[in-house]
Amino acid sequence: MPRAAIPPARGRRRPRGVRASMPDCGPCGFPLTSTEQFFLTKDRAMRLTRYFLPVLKETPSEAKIVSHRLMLRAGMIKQSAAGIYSWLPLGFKVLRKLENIVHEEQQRAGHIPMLMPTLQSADLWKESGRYDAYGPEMLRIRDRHDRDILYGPTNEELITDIFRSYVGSYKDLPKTLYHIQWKFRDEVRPRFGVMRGREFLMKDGYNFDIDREAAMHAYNRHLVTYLRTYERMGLKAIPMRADSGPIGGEDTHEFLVLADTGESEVFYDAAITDLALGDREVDFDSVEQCRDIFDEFTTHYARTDETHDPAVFDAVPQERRRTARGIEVGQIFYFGTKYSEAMNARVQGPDGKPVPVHMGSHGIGVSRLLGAIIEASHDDKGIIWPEGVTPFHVGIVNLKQGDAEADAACEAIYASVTAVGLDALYDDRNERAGGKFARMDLIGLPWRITVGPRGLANGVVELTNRRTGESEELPPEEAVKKLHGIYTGHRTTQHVEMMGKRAFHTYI
RNA sequence: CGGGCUGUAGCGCAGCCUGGUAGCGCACCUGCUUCGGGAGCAGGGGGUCGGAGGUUCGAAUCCUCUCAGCCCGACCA
Repeated sequence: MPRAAIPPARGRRRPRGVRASMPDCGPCGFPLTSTEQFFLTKDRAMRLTRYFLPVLKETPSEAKIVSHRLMLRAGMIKQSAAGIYSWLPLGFKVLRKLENIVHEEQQRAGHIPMLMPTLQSADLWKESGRYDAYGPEMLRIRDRHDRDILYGPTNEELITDIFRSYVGSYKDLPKTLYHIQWKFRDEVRPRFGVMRGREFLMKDGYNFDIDREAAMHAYNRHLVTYLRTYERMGLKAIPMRADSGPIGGEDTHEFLVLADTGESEVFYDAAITDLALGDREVDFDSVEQCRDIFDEFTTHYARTDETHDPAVFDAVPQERRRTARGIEVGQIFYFGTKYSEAMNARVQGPDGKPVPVHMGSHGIGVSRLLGAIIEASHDDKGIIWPEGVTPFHVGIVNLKQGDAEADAACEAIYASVTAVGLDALYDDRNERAGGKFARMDLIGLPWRITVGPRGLANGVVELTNRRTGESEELPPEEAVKKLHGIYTGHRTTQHVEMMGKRAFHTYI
């Protein structure tokens, strides 16, 4: 198998403190986790004869909604217990892609990645008062010493404890810490596959600020990062005023993806769906700019059924009023001093007096996003991945496996696609064309290169768009070039130095 | 947590009422033919019927208990 030759990224700056020998992610320049290194040092492109892609022709009877059905059929997940899933290679690949987008967009805004455990001591939850308040959704476990522990449904207590252990001065603010970790909520009735599992992967972030005004900047900043994140995933997610629920708090917005199978009824002004961030430069340190974007995206009426106000909605011009269903894929909260008071997380202000920090928390349902993306992007043949999240950038279909010319052409295309830094899935099985097409359509790769003796006789292969079904015949090298161009826009993350103007050091 | 339902081969299902040690389609393996949208023929492998107990000469089928999963509702990212 040819090694992936990843061309060196041009014109980017290596972050300070990162040695030349340290592997980085190329386009964005960040040091990589071991998992990310693994993905880059191994071939990410794949031959189907060597892959593990257990697709199903028939739908398992338990799957009721389209994303669940397609994820099972495309061999992405396997249920292990109610609401708990194994992520098979294809599903895992997409999950990692989503995670990476979330990481990039959080770090772009100066938010700091870390990792907290899945299991937590009940003590902290007793301190905040939520051990009793949370109810049976929290999975409670007892260890061999009869100590109460729990599988974390969220991390406010843990992060507040970490913060109060090390931070004592207003000079160390603001800070936003986040992690992407598995959570567990013991839903009475898990359903819809990963859309409402009991175990789920979630990005949750927590901001610590000196006062309400500073915390509101963090709130707005998160809204901007979330908009960017969803946009990169090919989603139109609308921020909607929402209820704060068990997290508690004063301000909160949910982000909803419009889909017929959504769990919430939503009401909005159609003007909001025209809004996009696009290529806009955003200075995340700019209070004004973040607030302007916040205003831009939250001024139009957009609410879930929980906060819907028919009187206000009626003020929207009739022709722009929309009622639809939506899938919640994220939520941001400002909750002030709720946890810092309960858990005594204070810093000294300039006047030497201790004040409780103002906090907010911000979540993105990473695993649930797979379901949401599929709900929003599929047809009767299968999934249609947006370019930004697709598990492989292109599928190569060899129509006549064993034909010397077709085999050689496919190998050459496979190698050159890989050489420009894209992942190809090459269907090199000795199967009939129909079966290969059906499988490619099912797993939803946005582009397909079809190679057969008929086209090769004229020196061309076929490049097909999964979404539109449109095909064009091109010489193989032109097809690869075109693909490279298509994906350039999805691979141009620029490095932004984390918390450029501030540093935080402590010694214990 | 209330109401309804289902567990038989990897997936989809039949058999259960009227007990006699398991069947179909897809998938899988072999061979031949086929080969640009899930091919055809022939041959073949795989399950002891969610689990435990009971009734019976005999249980996938009847009875009891139990586990798991699904659907509707309430709840929820």
